[in-house]
Amino acid sequence: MATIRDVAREAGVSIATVSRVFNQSALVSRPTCEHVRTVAARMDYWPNGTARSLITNRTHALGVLLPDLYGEFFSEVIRGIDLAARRERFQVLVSSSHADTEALIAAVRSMRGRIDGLIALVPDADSARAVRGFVQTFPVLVLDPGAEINDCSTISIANLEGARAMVRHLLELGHRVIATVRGPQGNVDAEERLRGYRAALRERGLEVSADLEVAGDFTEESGHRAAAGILGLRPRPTAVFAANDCMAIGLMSALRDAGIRVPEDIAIGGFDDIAISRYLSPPLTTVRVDAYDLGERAVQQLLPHTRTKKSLPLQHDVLPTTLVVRKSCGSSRPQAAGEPARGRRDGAAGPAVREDSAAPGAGRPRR
Amino acid sequence: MATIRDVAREAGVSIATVSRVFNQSALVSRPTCEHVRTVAARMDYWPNGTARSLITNRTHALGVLLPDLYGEFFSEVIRGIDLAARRERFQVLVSSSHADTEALIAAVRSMRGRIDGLIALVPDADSARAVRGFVQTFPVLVLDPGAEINDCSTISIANLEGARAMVRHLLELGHRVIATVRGPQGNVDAEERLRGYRAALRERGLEVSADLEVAGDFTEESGHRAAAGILGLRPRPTAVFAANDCMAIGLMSALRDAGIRVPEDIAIGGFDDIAISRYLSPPLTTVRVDAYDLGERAVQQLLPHTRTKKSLPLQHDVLPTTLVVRKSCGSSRPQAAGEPARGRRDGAAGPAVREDSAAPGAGRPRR
DNA sequence: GACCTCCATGTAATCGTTTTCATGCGGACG
DNA sequence: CGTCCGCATGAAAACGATTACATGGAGGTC
Repeated sequence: MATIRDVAREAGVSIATVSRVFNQSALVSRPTCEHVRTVAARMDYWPNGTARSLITNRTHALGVLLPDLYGEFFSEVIRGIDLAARRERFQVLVSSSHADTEALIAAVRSMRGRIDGLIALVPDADSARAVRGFVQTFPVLVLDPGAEINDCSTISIANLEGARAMVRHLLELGHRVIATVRGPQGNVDAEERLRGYRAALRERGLEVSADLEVAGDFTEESGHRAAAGILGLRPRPTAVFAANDCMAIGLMSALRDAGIRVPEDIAIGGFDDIAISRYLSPPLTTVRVDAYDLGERAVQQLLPHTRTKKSLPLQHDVLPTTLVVRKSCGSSRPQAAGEPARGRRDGAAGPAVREDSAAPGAGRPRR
Repeated sequence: MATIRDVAREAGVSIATVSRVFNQSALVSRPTCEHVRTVAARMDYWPNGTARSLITNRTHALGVLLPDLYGEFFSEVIRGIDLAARRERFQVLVSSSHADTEALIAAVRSMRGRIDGLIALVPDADSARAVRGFVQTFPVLVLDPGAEINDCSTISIANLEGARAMVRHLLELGHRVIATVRGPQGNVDAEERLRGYRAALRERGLEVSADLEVAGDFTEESGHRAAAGILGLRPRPTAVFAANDCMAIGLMSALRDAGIRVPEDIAIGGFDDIAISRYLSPPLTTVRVDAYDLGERAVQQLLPHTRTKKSLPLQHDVLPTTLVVRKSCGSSRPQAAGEPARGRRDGAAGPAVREDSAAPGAGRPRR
């Protein structure tokens, strides 16, 4: 592996000159520049990134902390991050699946000195607290923090608003016994969605009952398992809000096996709007979360501050969610004129989107 | 940010001693060791990874090159890589979505000096050739190479064998007009699967016809679009082999809209066995590719050679694929006694798995 | 008591860059 | 012709660690 010294010797110049050539410095004459470039190319030389970072104190890399890489949501977030980072010539160091807070801290610590900034997606409060310990070290951006975080910038997801919009939609369709399949205990998305579910019931004067809140853990399998519990309830729910699409899929599969029709016998709503939701039978009514956008935004917000290595100016953004009406909740009357206003009242949940076909071209944008 | 020098001064020892403490050297006395550790902890000191790599010439990082992060397949591969790497305390530098070979080379080049080895998933032959230029720089492992590659180690996917097994299955069910939805042009998985499709037809003496090979690009949307073309064929196919599950999903959705029943009117087979395939209606008969395993194996094979920075001993492995029979191709007679032997004749495609329910617990293992 | 050994620790070279400051040279200007 | 300026280049000091080698003191052996 050729070093800068080898190139300098071979080209008959000093290492400073070679360095300048590779750093687009204006202070090197045309002929010298070209000569050095030729020699470097011949020797297959490229500046060593490690040495470069050591002296410049900039790594041109971003750390990304994820709870897991499983499922479409995280995979889309990281795709958004990767593409946005590449656009700015930044590299991405990922680290996922930390068994506990201890492991998570170890992961961040080992990134120290190798990254200029950190994007952390930490779906439980303990981990969020742990990550904040690094705000002095480099800029940190926390995505989807559960609790209020005041000492670093965040981008949250409008989970509560989205869930509330979904349940309001079910209420409008006339449902009065609405169950939910919960996400994992301690997961902040799951808890916010549950709160949204309850809020929608309460504002209609309906009672919130623990019986109607069936356990789940965001996997298809847990959705499948939840079916039995739901079918055993008396009175039997006429609608179910699954806290994510995967569980809705598992649930629908189990209901089909039990001979129960969706939406005729029971309405199903999901959350996330993963790519295949529109292609299910029936196409799933769900709440769209633009995971790609979340990742992209995170990079755009973090990157400008990586030069300074200071923490970001405090800023708390919210990623809106959108109700996407397809067929799994049955047909509703066409939207009344007054409804867009109600949609706006949802705040960050944004207006509802009505999608009646899975026609090509009508899909989620794929970037 | 405290450096080794700060700690040394504060603890009243030399930097060498501090270094030794953090490198588990046996050559430091118990009291000194503990004292240094205490001081370091108080100052929140941790060795700078960059400086460390520079002198040791080891980065403890693995590069991963992906065509894209879109979809479940890649996301599972990288999950396998990430977990296996973390187990060995390695970090993972990802880089995906390179517009062209030029961009890909730039990406690898910028990784040079920051990684101890590279795992490349390059689904077209040009890129594969480009990556091989780096074999002298660090160990390289190419996953799923299209063409024969002789100058670096590879792990291929038994695409051809899997596709052949699927089409053989359809033939055994009595189908004689079998269409396929192809993957993207130039994609090596797509091409191998097409070859497998053709091979199965030919070995039964059936003619291969371009009309039966409908265009697609691995997205749900293209599967949806393909429906029109397939329904227009005369004689109309009684079975379709979609080159991946996403397209099978789009296709099934379009067929349902057209009032065509699966599998009664038309049988559908997929490829990949993504998580939701078992929960579709009907559950999708497909070919399982264990993407997680692919990533894990890659790390296990590459890691032992990262110390030397030499290229790996040449080795060409094959990741087997498995036919998973569910319901989308209709019921077949129970497997005859002789069939396992036939299954074995498939070589790397492995034996068929019959799955009749989407019962919880019967799922793909989630690790 | 002299000598050797061994162990804990320190000194200093090194990794491959960037960057500050110094240098030398040619031309413009007075 | 002397002075000064500006520009291309070089020398050398960082950056923060690891590690080969030097050192010095304690303890054992003859």
